[in-house]
Amino acid sequence: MSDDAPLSTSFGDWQTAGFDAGACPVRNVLDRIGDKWTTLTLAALAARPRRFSELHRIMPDISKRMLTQTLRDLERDGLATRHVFPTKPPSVEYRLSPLGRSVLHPLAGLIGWAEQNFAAITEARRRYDTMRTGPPAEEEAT
Amino acid sequence: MSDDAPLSTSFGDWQTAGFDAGACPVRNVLDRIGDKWTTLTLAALAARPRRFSELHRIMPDISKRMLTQTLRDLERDGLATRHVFPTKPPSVEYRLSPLGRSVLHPLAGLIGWAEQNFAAITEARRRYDTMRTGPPAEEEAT
DNA sequence: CTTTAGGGTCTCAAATTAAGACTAGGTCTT
DNA sequence: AAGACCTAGTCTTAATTTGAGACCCTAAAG
Repeated sequence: MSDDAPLSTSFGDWQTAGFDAGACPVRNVLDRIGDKWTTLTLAALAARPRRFSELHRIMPDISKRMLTQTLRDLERDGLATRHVFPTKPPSVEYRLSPLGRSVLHPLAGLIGWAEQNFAAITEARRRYDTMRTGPPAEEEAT
Repeated sequence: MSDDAPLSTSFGDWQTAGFDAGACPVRNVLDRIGDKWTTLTLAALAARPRRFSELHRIMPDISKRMLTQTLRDLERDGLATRHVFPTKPPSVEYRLSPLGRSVLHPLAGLIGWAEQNFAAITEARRRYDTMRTGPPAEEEAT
């Protein structure tokens, strides 16, 4: 299930079925996965369960508000579970559910792609930006 | 490279390297891929090249502004190319570059996961929401 | 008594996205 | 010939999201 044909096919089916959010599992699910912080949070939970503050330390540039919300969404979707320990300053641990762990694999594929093609993308960006601001003397001679 | 061990490893490395956007290929790339419309657009271009309006018809709920921007970003990143045909009302065709096609495969993995687990996620959401609003007669009898 | 820690919530401001009017040039209709 | 319409965008103006950081409560530490 990794050739090119089945690939086109699945994209084809998807489109045929309609892209309507709500009606569409893919959009529905990808909207969450593709969320700015969700992937990062999943990755942070991949190795082991983590507490709220710990997650915040790992991802310093997420606001508590968004971290809370991301975690809630993960919990709501059944990808993570929340465990409260009634210690003195109560601590809360988040851990991936089996469902949550199952998304790690496809996600890793994407991450691998990102790592492998980062250079190409960076170069493409550089070229594009250069072309937009750089070629003051390079139009085709009309 | 699809077991669980290497998987955890890659996530581990990623985190060790730091999650800083900019410094981090993964965040850098995933921020774009994970963008609300990028995945959809890639999928729309997977089968064949498409014109602007055609894309807009396929994804009716994207604004022209965002479609334009998504397409520009794709072009900038070298994932798609833009071809202008000087027909009467000029038409513009977008097509995936080889790099763009290469992302389809990992993306398909995620899409497959979404399709397979949509039911489980929906059910988890239902449970979660029920638990939050539903148990009006279920507190412990004080 | 003040500070620190943990896990959040809340408010306000900044940034992003959606909706849709408007453009330019040419064709089609009447 | 006047007016309507097409494509591919751009621009302006809302509405929605996100970010930054103050603030809450409890209990131990200093």
